[in-house]
Amino acid sequence: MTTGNDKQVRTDFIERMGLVAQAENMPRSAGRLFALLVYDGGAVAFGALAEMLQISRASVSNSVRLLEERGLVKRVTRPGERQDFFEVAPNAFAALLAASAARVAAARTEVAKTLGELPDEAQGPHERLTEYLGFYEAIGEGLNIAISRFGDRKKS
Amino acid sequence: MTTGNDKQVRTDFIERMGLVAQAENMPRSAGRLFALLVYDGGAVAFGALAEMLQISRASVSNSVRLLEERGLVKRVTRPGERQDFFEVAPNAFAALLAASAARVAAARTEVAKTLGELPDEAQGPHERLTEYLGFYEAIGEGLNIAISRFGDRKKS
DNA sequence: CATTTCGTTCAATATATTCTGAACATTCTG
DNA sequence: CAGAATGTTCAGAATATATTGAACGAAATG
Repeated sequence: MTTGNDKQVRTDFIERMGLVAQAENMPRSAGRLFALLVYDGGAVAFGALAEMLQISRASVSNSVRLLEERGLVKRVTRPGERQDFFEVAPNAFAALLAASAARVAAARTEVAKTLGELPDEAQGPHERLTEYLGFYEAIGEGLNIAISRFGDRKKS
Repeated sequence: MTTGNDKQVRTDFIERMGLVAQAENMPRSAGRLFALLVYDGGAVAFGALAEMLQISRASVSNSVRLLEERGLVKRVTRPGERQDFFEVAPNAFAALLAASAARVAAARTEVAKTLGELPDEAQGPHERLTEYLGFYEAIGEGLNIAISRFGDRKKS
């Protein structure tokens, strides 16, 4: 589909992904930044990010720190270049999956903790919390399967 | 573990789940309300929810509406009783999984939409967005597996 | 039928989050 | 070494979200 205005497609993608990120508990500008890196590929300079996304350099600094912490973005430098450059981390999507799995595991642990503290006579709560635990186990297993399948997909 | 203060265990569980809900893009009080229903089992009166959770009735109204919309809670009435009662929906955990899957599908659609709009010469972006799409497909499949497995678990 | 109970809605408040500009330390440049 | 460029931090502004009290309509009560 060669409509000509490919810049618009890029901008739309970046904005959409900003909203998706927001729906997944991540600041919108971090999502936009990540989307930009995915779309453009390669390493983008710190200053260029601020300019293209029209956000302050402070915001770039915070966003890239967040994305680095989550293993989604990698900071690289170049000989002769003073600025920091950023690119999508090699295993970014796997990291995204791993982060989801970790959140589920944390929730699972909370339920398990309560189950352990439950007095013996609380049969009803015990039964219901066990089902709750099963829910988190199911979702955790599903994510693990997704992780392995995604790994396979890349190789093929 | 019969420590005696089982009320404390219940309160802790409710508060913990409030935080878990918050981490999953749901208002804290909705999470607490749901946790209370899971823990106690059976149907709880509107007024009792406000009192036990120490929140306003307006907040109960908003929370139960949200939880009803997501299929997590069911409103029931009782002959002779004027208040509404609320209980965990029969398939609440399945609904929770379905909601996750729907969110993933929505994100997937956004990426797919961009892929469709991409100009032919944009080979690089096409390649990278395809990988992105694969990520959402993997997570979607994982959730579907979780859904079917969770169904199985209940039957056994 | 006046009064109470019940649940919802709405505007305002409270709270949490995100973003920014300014100040800063560090490193490079000429 | 003076000045510019770079990235970070922090306090405050801007924004978004959640919670509340008050007003309201509907339904039951006595």
